[in-house]
Amino acid sequence: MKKITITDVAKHAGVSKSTVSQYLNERYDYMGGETKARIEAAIKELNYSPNFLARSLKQKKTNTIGVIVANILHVFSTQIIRAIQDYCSERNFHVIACNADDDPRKEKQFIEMLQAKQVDGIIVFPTGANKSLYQTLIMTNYPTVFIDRMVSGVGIDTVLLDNEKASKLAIQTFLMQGYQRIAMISPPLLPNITPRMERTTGYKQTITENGLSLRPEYIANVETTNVRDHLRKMLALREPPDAMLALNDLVLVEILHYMKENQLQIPKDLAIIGIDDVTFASVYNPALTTIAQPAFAMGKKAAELLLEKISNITKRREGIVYRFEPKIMRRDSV
Amino acid sequence: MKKITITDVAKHAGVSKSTVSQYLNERYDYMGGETKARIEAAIKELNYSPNFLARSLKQKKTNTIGVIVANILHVFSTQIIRAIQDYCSERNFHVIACNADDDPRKEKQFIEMLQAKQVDGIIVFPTGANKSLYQTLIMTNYPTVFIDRMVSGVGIDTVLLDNEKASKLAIQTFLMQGYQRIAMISPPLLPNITPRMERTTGYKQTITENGLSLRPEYIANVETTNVRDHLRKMLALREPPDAMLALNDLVLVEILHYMKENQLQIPKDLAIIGIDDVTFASVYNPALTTIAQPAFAMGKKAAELLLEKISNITKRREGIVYRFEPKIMRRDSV
DNA sequence: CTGTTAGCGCATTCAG
DNA sequence: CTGAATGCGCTAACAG
Repeated sequence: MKKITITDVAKHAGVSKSTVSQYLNERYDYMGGETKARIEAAIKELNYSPNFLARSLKQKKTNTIGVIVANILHVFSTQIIRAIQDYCSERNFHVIACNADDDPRKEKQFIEMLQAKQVDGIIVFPTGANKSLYQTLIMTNYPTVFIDRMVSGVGIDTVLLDNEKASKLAIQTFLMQGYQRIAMISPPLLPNITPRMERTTGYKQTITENGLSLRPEYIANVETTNVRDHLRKMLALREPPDAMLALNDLVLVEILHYMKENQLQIPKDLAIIGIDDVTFASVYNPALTTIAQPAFAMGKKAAELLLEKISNITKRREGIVYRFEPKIMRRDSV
Repeated sequence: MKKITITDVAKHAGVSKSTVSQYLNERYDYMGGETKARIEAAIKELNYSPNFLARSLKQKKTNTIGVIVANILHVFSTQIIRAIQDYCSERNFHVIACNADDDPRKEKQFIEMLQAKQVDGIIVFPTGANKSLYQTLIMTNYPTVFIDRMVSGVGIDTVLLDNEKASKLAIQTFLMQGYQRIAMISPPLLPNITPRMERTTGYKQTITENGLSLRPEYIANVETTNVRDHLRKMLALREPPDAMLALNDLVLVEILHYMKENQLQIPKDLAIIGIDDVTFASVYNPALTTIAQPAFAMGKKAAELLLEKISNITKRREGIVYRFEPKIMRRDSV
């Protein structure tokens, strides 16, 4: 079955290609009503649908955006993708999602690939390690918005959580409940992955602000696979922590595993708050107190910004940072 | 900053476009080593990258596939998407994921949209309600593979779980542990959504095969929002069930909610098995026994089939059904 | 070994 | 109101 083109339709309707083209683009200003009907009929009869590729090539617009997440394993990433997809879908944009796996090389490849595909813009969770590439994006005025992670010195609009506040909310909650020996476990601290840095800062700040002393032994930065080990060590201290902040969902799950394996009670043996509102938080036993990121709102905002950049050829000032407020979901783990 | 094209490169290198094109396609069979170097230099200097769109238009191949899931809310859908993406990514294919939201109209729109975009093929969780569209796909020999749901009378390759076996495994497990009053809760039974039908069949069959009588009051087909209500009714029966099969992840979560709200013990008050291996199954208290679908293998298989169809122009016989074995994850909820 | 010539399917002037 | 001509960026014969 041969693919039918605009030429076929034109022939079938007895008009010229350009007339059909005008019809397709709804510019029937001066088109004969009868002509219109004939074209309509021909299209239906031939079951014709225009080739977006050809159109895109000509119009230099693909109605597609790319999103590159740093690590798809986080709930947050998947929530963001969904939000973006929903928003774009309503506006007739398609999205191609890519997972950079926290690898700057992959990130670079994806960005280049997406550009080669002529996507109209990209939303990225930047690894932070491709500064010169980011510079090129901004120099060429390529519609881009960053999300989740802050890249300093590159003026690209960025949608972020107020990460310090996230930690602050958690610590304050612990304090209000009388916990004083508050620890935190984070994935490894890398300068480019700003959420962890900021959350750690928030933790430290809130601890000291409240007149508690900062104990280095209460802070762990470890790979997910080593979380349980470190937790064991912490709990074996002479003064073990009585409360624990899990810096993200993956860490939280590991902590829960450890608690379960060792038949420890939450919050009796250890109170827990996790940043990221995991799906099972409210059904868990006990229900988990979490700090939720407004992922849907953030994804929507990023998409909004991007589509706006895409349609407004006029370059507005860039580099604005949008901070979103975390929200504490009080449940029973503290 | 003007987009630079192959023409610019050719000019810059002092050769013709076609020579550059040949270089790009690695057909330097008889190309002068010096020419090659000049082109290479020009490309680097101009920071040129080819426009995939134009190439695709000419080659009638976009290196992109579409996947349409029926309902993105199920873990299974997201797992499948990931598996497909991973597989395709390695083979330089991109994937555009769409969520039909269980709406046949959306499904139709997406299929048409993706075809207009000239994607090389599609993988779909069929709603089942667009038979004539499916027929067209097969008639036009458009690379397509179905997954999760069976559509009868349409000869398209399909990747499925052995759903009857899934229920069977669950029921047998209950029986082995001495449970006799085994109920099940399913989302509404719709003829097109075959997994539910098959799982229900599996349930009924296994119950009767084991000499138990089928009690209609132990079978509920309800919207997610009504699961808790129905569960309440079941547990208020004179002979309430002592074991419960949750037909999918969404139902399972509702059941867990109810148990928690009413401070009921699992498995003491009600033993539970869920189909779909939710992420938190092993950390839950108690750890949840589930029937896992080999989502990764299934997604990979679907992608394999599709890419094979795409490369083999030769149409092989179609309509093969690939059944995958569910696996019981024995934990502590039964 | 390299350049010329045609399109791919569509949109856009610009004359009729 | 309509059609012929042109080009988007690239590939693919086919001659030189």
